[in-house]
Amino acid sequence: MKKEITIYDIAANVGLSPTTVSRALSNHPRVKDVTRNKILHAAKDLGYQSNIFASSLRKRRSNSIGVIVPKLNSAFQSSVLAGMEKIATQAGYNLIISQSVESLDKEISNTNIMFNSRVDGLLVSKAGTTDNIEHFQPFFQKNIPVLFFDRVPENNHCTGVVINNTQAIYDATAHLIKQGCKRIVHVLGNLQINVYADRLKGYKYALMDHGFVFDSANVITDELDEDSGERIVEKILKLHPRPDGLLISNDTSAASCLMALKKRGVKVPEDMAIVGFNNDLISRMVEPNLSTINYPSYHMGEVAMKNLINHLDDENQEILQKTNTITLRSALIIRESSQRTT
Amino acid sequence: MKKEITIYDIAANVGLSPTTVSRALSNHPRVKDVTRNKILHAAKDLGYQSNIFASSLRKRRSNSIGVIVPKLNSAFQSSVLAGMEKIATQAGYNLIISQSVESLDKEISNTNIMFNSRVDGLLVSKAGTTDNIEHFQPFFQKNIPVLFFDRVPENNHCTGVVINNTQAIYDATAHLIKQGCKRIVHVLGNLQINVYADRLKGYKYALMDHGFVFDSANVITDELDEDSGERIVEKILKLHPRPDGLLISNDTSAASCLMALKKRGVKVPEDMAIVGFNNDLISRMVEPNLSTINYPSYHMGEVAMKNLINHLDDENQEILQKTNTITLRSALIIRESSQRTT
DNA sequence: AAATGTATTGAAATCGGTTGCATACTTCTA
DNA sequence: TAGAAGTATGCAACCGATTTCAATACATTT
Repeated sequence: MKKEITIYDIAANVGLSPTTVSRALSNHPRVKDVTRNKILHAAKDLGYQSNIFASSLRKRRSNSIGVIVPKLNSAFQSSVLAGMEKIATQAGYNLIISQSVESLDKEISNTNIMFNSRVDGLLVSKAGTTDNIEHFQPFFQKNIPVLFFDRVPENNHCTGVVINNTQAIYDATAHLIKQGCKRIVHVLGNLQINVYADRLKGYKYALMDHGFVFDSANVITDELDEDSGERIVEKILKLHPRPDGLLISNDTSAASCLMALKKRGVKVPEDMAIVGFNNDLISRMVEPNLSTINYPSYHMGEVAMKNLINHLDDENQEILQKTNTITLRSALIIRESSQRTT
Repeated sequence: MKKEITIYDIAANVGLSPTTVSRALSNHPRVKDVTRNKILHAAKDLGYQSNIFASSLRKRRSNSIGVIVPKLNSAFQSSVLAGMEKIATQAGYNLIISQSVESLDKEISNTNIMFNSRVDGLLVSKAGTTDNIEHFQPFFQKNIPVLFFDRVPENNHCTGVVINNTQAIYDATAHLIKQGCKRIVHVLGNLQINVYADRLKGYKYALMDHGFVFDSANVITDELDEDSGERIVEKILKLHPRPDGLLISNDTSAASCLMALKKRGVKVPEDMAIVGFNNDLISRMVEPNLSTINYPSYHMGEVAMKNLINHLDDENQEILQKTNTITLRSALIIRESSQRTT
């Protein structure tokens, strides 16, 4: 293996000590400009590459940030990641990314790996089955910031970046009611996840505020995947009276339901008005276009990363610790799938 | 800051030398079982966490693998990444991910960061504007394996994992011809990218083999994004005679075209047969369903990562160096959008 | 019993950058 | 011009795990 160029080589080359070289390279103010330039020049000439292991070992920080998402192959998550990557790279941080595949065990294992990798901060969107945050304890103890996004734990001593899920579904429900829907079914995912629990609340509140009675038969829990439409529609069409409004917690599933409904000759929005969630590409491509909730995913990635990094840079760690929740603006987008000319 | 537990603490605790502790922890065979157990037990008791920086510094390897993709927020790329993550985590490697946002400058900068981060291997899908691979030179020189996937450089001394793009489009073209299409338009992205250049070849060969004459007016280059449909359809409908077959290099754009065509009253597949590319979710959700090429993205991620890691583990570095290309199976999926009852 | 071989363990150097403290050298003030 | 105050640089000790080279302990062979 070829020998690496070190600061010692540079030092020897310019006739100075490694100390000064180190200072010059990290822009320490107490180095004469002439000296600094000479060193930088020599470094370039020799093809010097700083060894981040030595640096991290000594400085006890890695300059990298860990991200744990439930699934990498999701339109929502990949958009969040894109936002995070942009900010992290700008600030000179590396991104170490892993997925929990919705499994608590994997999440724990990933968390340990991140801890072991000495990430300077951790961004997490919880796995569906995660009902405690024990495994982040090492981070808390060592005072390494952990910031949750989208799927945050109930626990109130962690900072989270979220949207107002309750409000979003409240608005969507109110909208369907205004469109004349008499029986609205709400389809959502695992209620252990705050996102869905909050949405259920919004649904209930909206019903209540508009004089509707909540009926648990109108709430369906599902995987919300590509194939969910058949299952969901099957259930819905068995209900009497037949529902005429459908509030589905993600666009993929909403699109799938739309297909299943059309296949059975149920007209959308006339017989059944639909509202999805996320404003994924697909919501704009199916027919009729899906009404949905715009979820600022890319922006969420940016905001989460920015906050984490600010917190690392400022020594003022209290800022984040005292912030409990950052809520981003989301909005109902009304398209054809829920617009009835009643 | 709290003191970290090191192997020295363990050594003191059990009355042995750090050397033996190190060996015990890394499963070195030359440690008595009793000793090893005693050490492992003490390590657990003390809450020992290995310091990867010290380890990496000494071992001169990082146990992490870099991935550079053009865009993180793409259905295709995120699926590839999911496959990579699975394999990497299994093998105990960390994933450092960054995006080039289709810019050569950013790709160069990312490559340098990866090199500086001392990744053990690099997986790259080229940015659109990348026309040389100069910036990977440091990797080649240091003999760090670089493996390309999907978008590979023309240069033939790099290993790449790809599908047979030429064959895929050849088949799609032949299929459209069989469906009775007389004028087939091919829409693709930046021809600097091998993926599109190869597809164009497949298109040409198929035309030739079926007695059609190639006409460059039938080739349209576009961004292939969500809004591309309007632009593309606008162009197509100006052609005389009007084309009756459309071969679009990605499903998002194909779906967008489909919408634009329907808006203008052009019937699919009767007036215009369409074939997309990738078999994204969206191809199954639009109406009519899009015929497309199944692209094994997740699998590609797995294969690329597996090959890279095998190469790192075996000291037999020649395997990868001698492999030039790994081609995965792709296949035409015929759905409604191209099935004509002619 | 001596010699040879093998299984375990340790001392100390090493990876390369950072940093507290000390020192040399300027510049400024009285 | 002496002494204070400030600036620029260097020494040497880290950070924590790995590894080479040797040393010991123990078992086996002759």
